Amino acid sequence: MNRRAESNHALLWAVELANELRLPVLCYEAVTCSYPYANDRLHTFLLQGVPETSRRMRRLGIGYCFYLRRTAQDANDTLYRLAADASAVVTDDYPTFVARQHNVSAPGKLAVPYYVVDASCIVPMAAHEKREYAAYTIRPKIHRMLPEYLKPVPPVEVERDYTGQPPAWHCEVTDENIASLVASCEIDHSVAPSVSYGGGRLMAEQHLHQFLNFRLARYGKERNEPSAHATSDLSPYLHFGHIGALEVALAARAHAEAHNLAADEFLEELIVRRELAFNYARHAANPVSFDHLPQWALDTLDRHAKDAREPVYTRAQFERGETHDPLWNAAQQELLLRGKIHGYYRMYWGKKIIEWSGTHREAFETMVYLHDRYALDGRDPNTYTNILWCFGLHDRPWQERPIFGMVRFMSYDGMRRKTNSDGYRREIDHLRLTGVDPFRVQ
DNA sequence: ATCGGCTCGCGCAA
DNA sequence: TGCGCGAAGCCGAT
Repeated sequence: MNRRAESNHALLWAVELANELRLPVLCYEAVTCSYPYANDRLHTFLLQGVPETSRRMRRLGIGYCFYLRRTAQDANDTLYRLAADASAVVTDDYPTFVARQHNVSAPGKLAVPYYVVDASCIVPMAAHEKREYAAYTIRPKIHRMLPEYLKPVPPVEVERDYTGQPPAWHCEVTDENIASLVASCEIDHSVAPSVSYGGGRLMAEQHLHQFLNFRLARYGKERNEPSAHATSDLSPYLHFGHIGALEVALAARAHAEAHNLAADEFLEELIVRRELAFNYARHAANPVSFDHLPQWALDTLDRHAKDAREPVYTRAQFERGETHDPLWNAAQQELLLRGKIHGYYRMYWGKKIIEWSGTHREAFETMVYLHDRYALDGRDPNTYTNILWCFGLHDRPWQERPIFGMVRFMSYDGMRRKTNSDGYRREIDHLRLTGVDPFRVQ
């Protein structure tokens, strides 16, 4: 999941192990056509990261090979074939989606040790023994441990360069052949690449620089205002591991100190709330379920299970953005076109799906489906936690009302009052009509 | 524009 | 055992 040569604890650990064993390191990356909702958008973003990762790994003396599994019939044993010639396999620990299952099933198929390293979090997931109840319970623990962990990852130094030839199945990905490689895969070609976000390390670094120089100072006050473009837009890059939370946190802190401004609100979201999400996913037997909602939320939702809903929309109506609410439709269009909804509007988006679905569980399924399929920042611990927050996870009870019970409600009037919703609608309409995002970072 | 009430449960101080 | 307070709420009073 952490697909980068920089600031990567898993890579550092692999190199240290290899140096101890007096062996070279080979970086292996792959994508199949069989993960859920495999489509042009997700494939393109992932493949756009490959050329730069490959260059930077090779520059470090680390071998690099990439396997593109185009059909379900192609061989699916490249990892095991590589491992047959290796002394150990090192990967990263990740608590959701395919990686979570793979890290359970892979070790049993290997004759060599299989190590998982926490390369996603700043304070390692393992530092928290139990599932935390809310942000306020994990916050003091994280702040207590931060001085120990908020430090740059030492540069990796391999003692033996990898000199072998890439395997016959290695796929050389270039900026020029990505479109044709994606077209050659047996995947869903109906979900087009994002109009706003290109994948890869260079794009991730561009977004970080844009954020530090033009947005961070406004983040505290304007992060909930989509037309202000005051957020980092880094979530797709963090999800695909093209950039790491640790290096982003260090860069934000350094920039804030150098320019005498506060990065507190940004660091709160990047560290405390993100790591609360990883803590939830790690300790949940099934993170994509209601199983771990707080009891007060389960009880209150249960008491309101049979409340009348009006209107009720089908999954297809939600998917096409065909509700009566122009703000909700705009948020859905942002998901369809950009592959990411502005953070504040995503909460509203989720709350309204609850309000306009036949049952709470159906609402949950719809939200998970739409994010798994369309969101570049989907399938991430953050995504599932954000969806479940709409049902009360990590939140507190509020005044009881229909359908939601004591789960927090969000209103159309509130969004109108608190944000420039007309500006947001205009921006998304422009995106839909022209297919061009004027805010795209080049 | 700002404030308290709504409501529950966790962590911490006593 | 009591108290403060919480991931982005709403509503009504001032």
